[in-house]
Amino acid sequence: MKELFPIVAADVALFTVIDEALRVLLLQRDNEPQAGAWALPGALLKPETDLSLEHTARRALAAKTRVEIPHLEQVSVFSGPERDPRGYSVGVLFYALLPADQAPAVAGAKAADVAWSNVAHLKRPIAFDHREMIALATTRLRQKVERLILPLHLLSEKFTLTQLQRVCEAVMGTRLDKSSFRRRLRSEQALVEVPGDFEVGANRPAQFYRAARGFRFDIDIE
Amino acid sequence: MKELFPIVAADVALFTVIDEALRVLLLQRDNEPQAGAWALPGALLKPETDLSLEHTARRALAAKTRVEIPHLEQVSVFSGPERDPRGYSVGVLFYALLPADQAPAVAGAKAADVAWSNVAHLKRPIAFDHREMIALATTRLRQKVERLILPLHLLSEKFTLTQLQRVCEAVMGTRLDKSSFRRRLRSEQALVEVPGDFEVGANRPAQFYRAARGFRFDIDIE
DNA sequence: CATCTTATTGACACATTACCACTAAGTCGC
DNA sequence: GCGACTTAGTGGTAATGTGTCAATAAGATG
Repeated sequence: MKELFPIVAADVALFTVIDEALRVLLLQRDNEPQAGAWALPGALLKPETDLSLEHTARRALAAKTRVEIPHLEQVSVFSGPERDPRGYSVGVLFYALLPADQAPAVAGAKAADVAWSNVAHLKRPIAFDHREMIALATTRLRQKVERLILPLHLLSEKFTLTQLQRVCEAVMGTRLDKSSFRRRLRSEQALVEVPGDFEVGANRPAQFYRAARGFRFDIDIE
Repeated sequence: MKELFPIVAADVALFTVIDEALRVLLLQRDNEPQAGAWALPGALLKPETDLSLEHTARRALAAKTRVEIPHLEQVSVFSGPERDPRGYSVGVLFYALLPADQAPAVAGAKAADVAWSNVAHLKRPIAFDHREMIALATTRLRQKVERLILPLHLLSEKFTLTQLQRVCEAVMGTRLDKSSFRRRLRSEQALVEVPGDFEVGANRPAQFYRAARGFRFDIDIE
């Protein structure tokens, strides 16, 4: 049955890196349609309260997440009469990045219906067109990192260069050369050392870095 | 006054190159709100007939244009309660490319309310948030060309390398070096010669080229 | 035929990158 | 204490890509 007004919703691909693999947050659906299948967190636009669709997306995350509001970026719009059996729907896709150390707070021990699923091989059944959404969001994120726009939002405030490299490798799905990686970082001037602050372990300590002032991940609105 | 359902519309920044300048199609509004101001062509989503918002965008173009359906690409979504005085609105922005030789068919002699406006200095008063839309669409297009994704849709099927370079220069707003430009083209293998076909003029003839089979401008959906 | 204009190719310095090797600084086991 | 081990961080060289400028090619024009 066709509706006069479309359903307008925001969906969010929330990424993090766990075990050196890029993962996306999925929720198992309780209700029909597609009960049992896994979907991205999403929310319907509430015109009375949402100042924009980004606001809607934040609300969708807040409903299932106890963490700081993460970095959000718009990816694309999916629309059509057949996407959702409930009627014509317009879904605005965002992606967001969550530092790995905050990931456990989201998918808590009890929550059997919450999963950080490895993007490289999504084994769970995916609801609606969310598999395509995840693929597109992943591609978009990769393009950013390719263009040397560092996914610092996947790390905590302080991090070592090796940690940053591992995160970039997880996003890209390939290994990167240490020497080249660091040379490019130097020329970018995007990072600054945290003087006297080292990560200690069973080997040589590693210098901590943080984002230089004025760092922006969303470089294309100019 | 807040509405229960948002207005959902598609707007299109239709680009072409005239006089070696990147230009965008603007229409002067007849009706309130913002009567007299210039706006991008747009259309409201009709759930009964539009298979997707891209469909809506094509319809918006068809209403004011007599030309072949051009290449369309999604840019971004603009949303909020204040964008349009008629109520909460969700506007999906597309951009499209039109070969320069088809541009006259759009802005015909009679049409005083249709203009190909130079993107570098938009002097006309722009309606709503369409100035921001034009800026974002332009940036997106430039990023593509920067990444060596050739805007072949701005040219007719056959073209010379100099014509292609002029078009890229118009998009980027800078001059490009002939030698470097051609070297990059060679390594890309995106073009093939049209054997024995030359543009003749008051000087040395120029080889015509066309897109190689498998050419795609929309490289990021992968 | 000399001249003018644009097309097309070439040469070279310079910057960037991939790839591999090296040194540095800590812990661990003995 | 000392050598083995592990990871951090730096260098070096060959290959590749780029910016700049110049040279040559192929027409029209007078």
